[in-house]
Amino acid sequence: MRDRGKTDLLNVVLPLPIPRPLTYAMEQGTSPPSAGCRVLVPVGRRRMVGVAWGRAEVIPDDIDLRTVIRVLDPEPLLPDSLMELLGWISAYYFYPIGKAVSEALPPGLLSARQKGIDKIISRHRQGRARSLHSDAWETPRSNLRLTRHQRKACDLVFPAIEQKRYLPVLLHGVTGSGKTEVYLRAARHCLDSGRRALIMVPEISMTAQTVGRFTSRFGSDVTVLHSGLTDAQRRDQWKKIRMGHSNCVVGTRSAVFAPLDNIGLIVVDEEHDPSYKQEARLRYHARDLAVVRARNQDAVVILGSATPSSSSLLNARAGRYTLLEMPKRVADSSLPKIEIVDRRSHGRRRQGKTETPRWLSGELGQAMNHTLSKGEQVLLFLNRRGYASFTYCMDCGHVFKCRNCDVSLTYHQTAAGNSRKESLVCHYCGYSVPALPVCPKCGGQAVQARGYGTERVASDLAGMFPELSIGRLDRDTASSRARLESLLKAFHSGEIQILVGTQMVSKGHDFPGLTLVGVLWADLSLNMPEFHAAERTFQLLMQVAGRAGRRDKPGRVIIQTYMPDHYVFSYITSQDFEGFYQKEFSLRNALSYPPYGRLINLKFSGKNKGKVIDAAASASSLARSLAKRMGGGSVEILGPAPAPMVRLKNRYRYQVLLKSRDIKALRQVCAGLVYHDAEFFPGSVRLEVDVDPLSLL
DNA sequence: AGCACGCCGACT
DNA sequence: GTCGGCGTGCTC
Repeated sequence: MRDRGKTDLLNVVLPLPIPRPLTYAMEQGTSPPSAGCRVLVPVGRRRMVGVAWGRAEVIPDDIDLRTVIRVLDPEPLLPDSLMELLGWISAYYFYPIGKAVSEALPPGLLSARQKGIDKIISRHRQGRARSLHSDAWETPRSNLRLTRHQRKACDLVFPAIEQKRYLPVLLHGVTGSGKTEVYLRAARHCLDSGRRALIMVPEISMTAQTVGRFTSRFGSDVTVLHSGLTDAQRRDQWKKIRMGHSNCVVGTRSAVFAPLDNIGLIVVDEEHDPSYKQEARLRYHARDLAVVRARNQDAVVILGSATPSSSSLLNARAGRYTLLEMPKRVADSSLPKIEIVDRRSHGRRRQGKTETPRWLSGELGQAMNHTLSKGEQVLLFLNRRGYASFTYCMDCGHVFKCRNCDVSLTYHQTAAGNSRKESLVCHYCGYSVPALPVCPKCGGQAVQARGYGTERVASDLAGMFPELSIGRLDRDTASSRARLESLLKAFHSGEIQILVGTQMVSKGHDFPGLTLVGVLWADLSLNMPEFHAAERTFQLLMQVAGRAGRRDKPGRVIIQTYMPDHYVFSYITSQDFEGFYQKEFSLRNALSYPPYGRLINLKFSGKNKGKVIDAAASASSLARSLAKRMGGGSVEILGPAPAPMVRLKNRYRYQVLLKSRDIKALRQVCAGLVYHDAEFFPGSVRLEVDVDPLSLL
């Protein structure tokens, strides 16, 4: 029997930027809900929906204990596995637990609007968990013969799933080696073993084929979480998964928060892809979280890639992951020929008016003519959108810059939609103004647009090849899924002869008629402010090269650069994966960069420049004294330094980078700063912590 | 995140 | 005099 005089205490996590749960009393005589149930509680002058996080033993000092108004879920909305993951995330990423919870849940589930809550509860009550095997016998099974390597992968993974063993696998498989079939078999085996599967892909629209194979093989047992869902649909899908009506989830990085319990398998396809890293708010890496979740759940996690990330590769070499190699089948091993074109002018003056545009070398131009004359297709890769990357006045020198950011505006001829509007657009905040031929400063008419992007290239191509059909694939043209798919289809069928695009063209899709790939300006990714810029470039180049010449036709890849002596190119031309990573590892090791050392980037921002600088400066001096005390000098503090783009969205940005090979010391220094932030800088300056940053922008 | 409190500028 | 700008601080 319950002690009548006593009230139970409940810790409640609220979607607020505070580090800990708040403690509430239960109404006398009512028992506290299970952890994971939502509760309605008073907070200050308002009511909020929070998540019960467990019972509290003691009442914190100096507070007026308040009482839970209502318990909103009869059963936990969040499964244990997700609660455990969120707790880990909060500690690892130095992120308030309540904000982490609201990042993980679909929008609306923590809204205090009465109506929304009732609706969810009533639906929730109707649900009844179904057997995992419900659909298993109705869905088609594949009869394809497996290759030796696929068989080996299955033989490794299947027993681990059955025995509920944590098994991290790095599946290094060249494009076309049949990784997806391994994922499918593993998922089938997982479901048949009565456990559930989570499949992660970098972008749904770019991996339509992979996703399609899952939906066709698993039927109604699969739930696809894609970006096109409305909030209501997202909640429905979430509920469907939570209620056990779907046992296989396919989705992008946020799918790592799928409310699955009893997970037996997690697949991270294209594990090296940077879109797994969220670069706002909670800066998590979904691939890393997948591994953590698999470890917590004693599950198998397969990280698949043709160009694995250096961190996964090192984990495999250190024995923390099992490495499985899947070389391409000998039958269609027609490696493309890769050539580098030096774009430096070596002091030579550009000839006056020429026929060839700036972005095109003679070598690539000739190769294009040759390829097109044979009726084959050309893909051009340029990692920059727009028509021209900056615009200035030749009379007074005025450069057109964003009013909110410290960047020049990009000139676009065709803004969103089909309209022929000319505009100047900020690629960082979206600010846009109509492009006028008059300088706003001096009134002169000598406004010039310089620097090229995909839009300019497509426009030049249309002039050069009036008889051909040119396609452009970038964020501006692939605004909707339908437009993207019709573009890809048109290129696949040969309706389009030349396709020019950004990174988007490097992913997925096999184009049978494509035999020439041109990389117009490889330096763009090579010169990013990232410690892994070379690795990223290598991966991108390998991927675009993989688009050229499959089947029976030999392919050719031409890479234009101003840095032909950079080591990445010598390994790319020989397609020497091993050699490149060996070189890359030795450089990273020498500088204590990841994956040998670890980084934490402290990003300070605010509207008042002076206050931001002061905050960053006092943080770095505090960090230095903490580092002396804790790491014995093993933690390096770099900065404060202005961020590569000092002002974005009207906020000044300065950063302090912490680097160390000693993770524990590194985290201690960071904790010392984060947990005492209020003591050394004002609230108008915001501190964002980026643990394991990829980009230092 | 809200929401209130409080401390300085331009108004009926 | 006070209306309101937003910088600052708190929420069990």
